[in-house]
Amino acid sequence: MHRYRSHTCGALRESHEGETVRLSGWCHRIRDHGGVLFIDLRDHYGLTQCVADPDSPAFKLAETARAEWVVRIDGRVRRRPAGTENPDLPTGMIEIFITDMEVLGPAAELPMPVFGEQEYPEETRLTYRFLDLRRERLHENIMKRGAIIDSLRHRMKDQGFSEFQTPILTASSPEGARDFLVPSRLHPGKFYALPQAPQQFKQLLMVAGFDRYFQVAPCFRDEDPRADRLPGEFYQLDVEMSFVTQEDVFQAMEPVIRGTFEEFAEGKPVTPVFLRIPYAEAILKYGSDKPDLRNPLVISDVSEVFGREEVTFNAFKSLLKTGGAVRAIPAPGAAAQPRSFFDKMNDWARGEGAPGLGYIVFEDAGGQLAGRGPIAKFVPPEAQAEIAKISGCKAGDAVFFAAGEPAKAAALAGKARVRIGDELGLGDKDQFALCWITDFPQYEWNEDEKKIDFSHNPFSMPAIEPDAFLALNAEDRDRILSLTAYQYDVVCNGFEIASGAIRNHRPDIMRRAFAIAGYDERVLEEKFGGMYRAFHYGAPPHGGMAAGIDRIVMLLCGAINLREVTLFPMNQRAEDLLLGAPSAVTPKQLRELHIRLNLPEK
RNA sequence: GCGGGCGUAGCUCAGUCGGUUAGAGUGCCGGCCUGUCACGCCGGAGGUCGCGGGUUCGAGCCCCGUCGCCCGCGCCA
Repeated sequence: MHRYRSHTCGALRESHEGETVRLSGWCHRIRDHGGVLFIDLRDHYGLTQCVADPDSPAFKLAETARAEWVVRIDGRVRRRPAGTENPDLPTGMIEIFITDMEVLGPAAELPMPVFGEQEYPEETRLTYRFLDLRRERLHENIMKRGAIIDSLRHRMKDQGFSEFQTPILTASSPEGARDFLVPSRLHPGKFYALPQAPQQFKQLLMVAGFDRYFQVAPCFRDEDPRADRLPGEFYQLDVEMSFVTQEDVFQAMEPVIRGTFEEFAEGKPVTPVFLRIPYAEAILKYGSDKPDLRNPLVISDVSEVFGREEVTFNAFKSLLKTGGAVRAIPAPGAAAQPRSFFDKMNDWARGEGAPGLGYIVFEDAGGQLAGRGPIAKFVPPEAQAEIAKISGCKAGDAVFFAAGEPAKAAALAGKARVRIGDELGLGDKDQFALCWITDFPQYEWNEDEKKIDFSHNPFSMPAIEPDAFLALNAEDRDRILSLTAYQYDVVCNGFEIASGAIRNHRPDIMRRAFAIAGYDERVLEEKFGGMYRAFHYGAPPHGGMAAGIDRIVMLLCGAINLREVTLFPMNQRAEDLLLGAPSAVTPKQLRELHIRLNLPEK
């Protein structure tokens, strides 16, 4: 007999009846009936009911067992008495009659029980993460996470991708998020940085003549967290390929992502062919570059109608004169909603910083549409009909208006779209609605500094003929700001789950691209010298993307928080409450690094 | 850095208009219980109402400050 176990706690069935077995595990739940004692013994694999009564030599000891003690139990497998089987358990037809028991690891009183589904404070859960992780839900999520990563790896390898390992100690990069810094002992005053992503390495791999790279890569960013953004570190499925167009990347990655979702969706529908939505269209129709396509509502632009002479709603008219826009969000069937519904929407919009949220309710008046509501009287019937047509409304529907400077109107309309969809219960939430967002702008106007900035990755290839791009000057501002890049995202249910680009591999275009954003070649050489140099010695056209593994797992686990799918997450202040990071270090450690602390005054 | 919500027993929470000794469930401890699987029944212990100050005859409750947690904004090429 093995020292600890002959079977796991999920293994035994009726076919084992009569066998003498040894199990080890945690006392999940103990039910003491005086003359008969039940211990549900739990391990990674399952749960087995163990029984003792006064006939058992281990009865006295078994009575002292408490929740979460780790024990070894010897006993006989026997069929449960008729009527006491538990069909909810895979082992529910049998039980172990305890003949011997050994306490391997007693447990103190628990700060949080493992049993049950009760909510516990984040702080307690993180401090006692090892207990939290014993709980069924979290245990399942973590195992599912591993299975999803396995699946992603297999799918990538099946397509001829190879996994590479890139450095964790690297150079600080000037653009993007704040780096985590690691002081160099050998080079006093200098620092390594943890990679925000293996971006430059994977591009260098392509220049180095490898192809079809992927990596399940840890990424580090010293930025404040959100519920969908872990503090400090997270994982990406990082991908890069040579001699590819944007279409090739889509063809390679869409099956990987779709296949993985289908495999783990537990029957929920997954978009069969990802919709491809240009960025500008996404902003117009959904008010967001990460639209939740489970919501069927589509925003439309009705600026033209409100600009007409016979339409006299002056609040919108004056906005339009200063370059504003009016966006319409349909609310199907909302005519049946009470007045309070519309008031509530209006209050909500005020909370969002908007002056309000105008609306028109469409009713049927003898075959004609008749609008009612506070602003309907400023909009003549023909204009109302036009708005209904543009926004896809019919009698019984309502339409809300978000007005303002175009970006703000779009953002407000986008939030209203989500809110109306939720309030009216539109769309099937039990699905995974995936799409590509394409044609992101290459540049954007920085109003604070009155200059042109890169909109995304400065290494993305602008979607324009190289010669035409090289001919651009800073004076061609409108032209430059309307340029798109071969830059794309994958979005699922309103979450950005991947982002990528065809890279700019030509030094001449790179120089021009940086020049437009106000950086001369020196900056390029100082900040991205390694890669810039590499591109002078035969760089293949290449592109790729990176998918947020944590977010994908979160979606597939139905979790609303990344901490539900991460083994040892840090709290909102980027502290590891279990191991105590970050921590002070010894004076000796600091001396070796030639670092003296200069702490803020309290 | 800013804004919002929360903070009462180990845990989840209730606590009325500011009024007597701050409650329930669960967990814990003890007793009873031979078929439970959220076992049941009886009893018990357990409280700096986050902390500090203020108003009041009287504060868990009102006011000010502060700390902590969560959510959001800024930030995240």
